[in-house]
Amino acid sequence: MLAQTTGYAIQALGFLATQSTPVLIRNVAKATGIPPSYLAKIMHLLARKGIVRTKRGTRGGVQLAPGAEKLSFYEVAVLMDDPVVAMRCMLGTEPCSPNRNCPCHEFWSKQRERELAMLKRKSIAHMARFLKRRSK
Amino acid sequence: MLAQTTGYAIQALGFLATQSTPVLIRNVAKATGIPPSYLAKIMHLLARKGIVRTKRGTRGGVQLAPGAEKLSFYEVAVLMDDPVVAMRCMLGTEPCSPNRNCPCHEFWSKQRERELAMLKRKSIAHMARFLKRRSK
DNA sequence: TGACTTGATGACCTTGAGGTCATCAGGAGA
DNA sequence: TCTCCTGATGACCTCAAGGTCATCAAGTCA
Repeated sequence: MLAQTTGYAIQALGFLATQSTPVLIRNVAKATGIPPSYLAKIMHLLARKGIVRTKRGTRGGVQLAPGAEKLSFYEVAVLMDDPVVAMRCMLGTEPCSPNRNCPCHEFWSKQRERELAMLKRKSIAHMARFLKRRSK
Repeated sequence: MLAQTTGYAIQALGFLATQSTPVLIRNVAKATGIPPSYLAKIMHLLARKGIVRTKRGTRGGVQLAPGAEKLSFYEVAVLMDDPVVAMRCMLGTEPCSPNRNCPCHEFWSKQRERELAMLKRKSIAHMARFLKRRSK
């Protein structure tokens, strides 16, 4: 499970990838259903990381930075400091280890591997294609 | 991922399943590394659900209710109101649906299925055997 | 230049999980 | 009965995630 904030970021970036001109944050919010003020915060963060370009004033908005559509969900999660990136055990917050282990350890390792692989496989471009198909 | 509290419950129940006489909550806490005051709360909750029996006063303690070692991790999670039981989407807190969907939906459904199957397969008795093996 | 539009920024709020603590109440035994 | 041991109970604390809001600052354009 990704943090909700990471999910928001991926959705917003995916939407921006379907647009070729700057879009107002409030319009991104409308299109995705993300709370506008909160989205503004997320966009600002992504701007500082160089993922989006922002422009203030009339005819301003946010736009995907060139090449950013190649970013994987995993890379976005890392940028957002998503806890999904950290190694944890199924029965708690600490990671399993040879000395502190749990009966689900083996299963959970495989499960996590699959999840991370998927996050690395999917990109903003995938998200954009998905949104385009859906809007048809 | 189970909530930490559910993990605590499973560990504590597993430990109790290795014992044949009542154990003081503080000793369960010592054996499992769970914060004693918090464990007292969890034990109280499990007692109200009929999973453990408690006894106050000298030579008191908590003890697994007969048959409780057959409980699956899943059933414990349900008793603890663990959010793992709820259907959610990978990109947020709402569930995916035919109209509100996401590009990870198919993957995530399978992933969740595997997780729930595992939680239903493993029982307190498994946990107990695991703890016994480890303490050797 | 001045008005307007829009993102930037930081203070603050809300909620739930996890956790502590003081106090109450029931059971055992001298 | 009195005392001590132990779980029961509820008030409270802490922290992080998610979210709101007021205000500031940078662009655009008449």
